[in-house]
Amino acid sequence: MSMAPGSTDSAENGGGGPTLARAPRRATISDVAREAGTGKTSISRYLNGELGVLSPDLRARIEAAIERLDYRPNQMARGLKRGRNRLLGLLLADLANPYSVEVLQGVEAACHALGYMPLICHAANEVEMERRYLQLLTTYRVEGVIVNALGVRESMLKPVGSGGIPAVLIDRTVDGLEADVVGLDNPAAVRLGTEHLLARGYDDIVFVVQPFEHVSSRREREAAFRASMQATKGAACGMTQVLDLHDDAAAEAALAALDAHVARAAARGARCALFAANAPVALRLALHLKSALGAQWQQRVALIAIDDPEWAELAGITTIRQPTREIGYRAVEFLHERIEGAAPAARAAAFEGELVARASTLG
Amino acid sequence: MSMAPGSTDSAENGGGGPTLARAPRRATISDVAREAGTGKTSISRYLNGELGVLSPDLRARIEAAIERLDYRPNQMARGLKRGRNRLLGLLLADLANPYSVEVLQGVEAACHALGYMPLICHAANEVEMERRYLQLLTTYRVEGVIVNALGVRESMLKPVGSGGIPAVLIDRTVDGLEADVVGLDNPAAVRLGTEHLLARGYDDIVFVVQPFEHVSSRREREAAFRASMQATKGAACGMTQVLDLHDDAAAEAALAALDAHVARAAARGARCALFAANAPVALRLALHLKSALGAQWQQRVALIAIDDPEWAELAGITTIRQPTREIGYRAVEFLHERIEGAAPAARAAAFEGELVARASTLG
DNA sequence: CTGTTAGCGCTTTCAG
DNA sequence: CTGAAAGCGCTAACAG
Repeated sequence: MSMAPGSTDSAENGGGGPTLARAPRRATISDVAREAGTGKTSISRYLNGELGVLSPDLRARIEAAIERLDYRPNQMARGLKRGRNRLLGLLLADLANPYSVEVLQGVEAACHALGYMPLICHAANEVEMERRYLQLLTTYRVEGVIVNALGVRESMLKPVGSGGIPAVLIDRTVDGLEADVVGLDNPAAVRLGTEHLLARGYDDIVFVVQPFEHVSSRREREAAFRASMQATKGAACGMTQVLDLHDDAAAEAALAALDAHVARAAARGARCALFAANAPVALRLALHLKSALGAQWQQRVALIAIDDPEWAELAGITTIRQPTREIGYRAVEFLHERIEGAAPAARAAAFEGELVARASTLG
Repeated sequence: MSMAPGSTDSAENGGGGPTLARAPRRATISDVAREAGTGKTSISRYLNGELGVLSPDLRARIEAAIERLDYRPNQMARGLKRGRNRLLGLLLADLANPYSVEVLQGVEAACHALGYMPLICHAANEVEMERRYLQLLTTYRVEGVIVNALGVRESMLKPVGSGGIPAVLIDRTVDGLEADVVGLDNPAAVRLGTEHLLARGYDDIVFVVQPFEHVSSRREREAAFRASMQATKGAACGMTQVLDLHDDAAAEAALAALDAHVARAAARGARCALFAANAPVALRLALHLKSALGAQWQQRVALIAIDDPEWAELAGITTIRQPTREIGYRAVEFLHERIEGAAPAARAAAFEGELVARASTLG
């Protein structure tokens, strides 16, 4: 019988049963080598799939030893030696946003396919967290990062090609940073929504968006909205309302303004619709409308939103669904290519959104 | 001027600007030592906060060198040497469930406070994924794992005290595994909901829960429901309906049975309420009721659920909110204690739920 | 086909 | 106060 790795002459496990046994150091490659009566090189070869080069006998002994010792190669040591640890950093601005979770699923799928382990970091909407995590990822020597930026500055990530960690951006670009980006085709998506509303006879549309700050997608969507409205021949009226979800006072004021606008429109006999730039905004709007107009708010004002959260169907609001899984998947593919050394110029992948029409805008 | 770490005589960076520079190997502790004109020991001491032991001069030189080289200690190497890498594994059954995301936030907060880095793994409801991730975590030598189990078998995790990685379970226990558990006080929470319903005059309550499988919390809640109803003096009628969210055919059948039950109750003049064992079940129920009974479903049948997802307020359903952040936080604390060596018997932390009464059960 | 020998980047005795 | 040296667990030449 073989002895447990660290038990040369130890007094551990004093009694009999598996009671308070101090964690018996995990087996190392040397333990396995000894157990199999060979050198570590062969073990290493076995682990790395260089099987053709091992005699069947040796190979069998190694297998048995590994089995007996319940050996698991130490990735850290491996990474240290090889210079690559198969770790990818995934920095998410806000996991409470279903969008992030869905993207994450795509990222995970791709990581499995490509043999990476995603190190998921959640900035919880705090720029400071984001900065710390980015440092931490550096410290763990991840081979690349996928960033759904909150407030990352160009200085925290080196541009593609120069020194820094390979990075790809999701949904949002970073001012002055040249890097791969993957996300929604914002202009097309917004146009899709706007045209749907116009076609359904809504002639007074308010685009509601969070403060732009450094979030490029917000700005892009708003710009696309104005462009769409401008392109319209008709007399439809469009305006933008900023809604700060993280500042209650400001939010209340914005919502009040919105209420007033809706009331005026109604008085004028116009058909009013609210276009939320993303799911969190849509939720806030829906909650407010419900409390302001009662359970029947749906009949008073139409609501459409980019993103398609699970409750959209329940509330019956129209949405523009993003192919979130694919976005995450593609991001990893891009990153993988860079890690593998291909160093093309920064690319951008813009996916099409899909309109999911529901009661809210079909009334 | 100091040279970049790996550029002894290299031809890299051929031209001038920061153009296509091949990633210039990150600085190592030796680079810093050389740059500061000292040995690596002192650098190590500096990094580990043993400042009192360094002369102000040396200390300043080290600081400068680190700054110049933009040096970041390699956690992997550190971990290898020290035997601990400050990594905690967090294995989540389903991130699409808001519950998980909230728990995650508590875990993150605690990790920061205690100096850990959470390695988040998402099993996406697949037992096989769960198994693979558990192996992977082992391989990365995480110091402990927090598991929101899906189908982990006792064999995958060694009981507290014997050999294996320290583990704490969230929400669900694992058959035959002796380990710390933290979660909701299920009996109390269910009683809270049941009593609320009874007090509001509902006399026909159906408890809807996913197939028990190996998920202890489902079983516990269902048992608590029956116990609560039994304890009732009145003639209220209670029954349980299993709803398999991952099997459409079975789900349809279950929902049809539910419809029939509700109709019979209505005919009998009874006041009927549905008690969802968790948020995913509640969502499915709400969606179904809406499509079966129309937008006014709320007036036909009451809905209450354990968990308090963001859309609950919107749908106006009553919920029993779990202190999710605290659950996550406490899990890390438990784990930390074990990692630090304290080896008390397995503990359990059961948090109280809070009833959030909304229109659905106040009608 | 197999084993020996150097390290990867860092911490930690153990001597100055 | 400071540094030299010996590894942590693993891989990768380089010899047999």
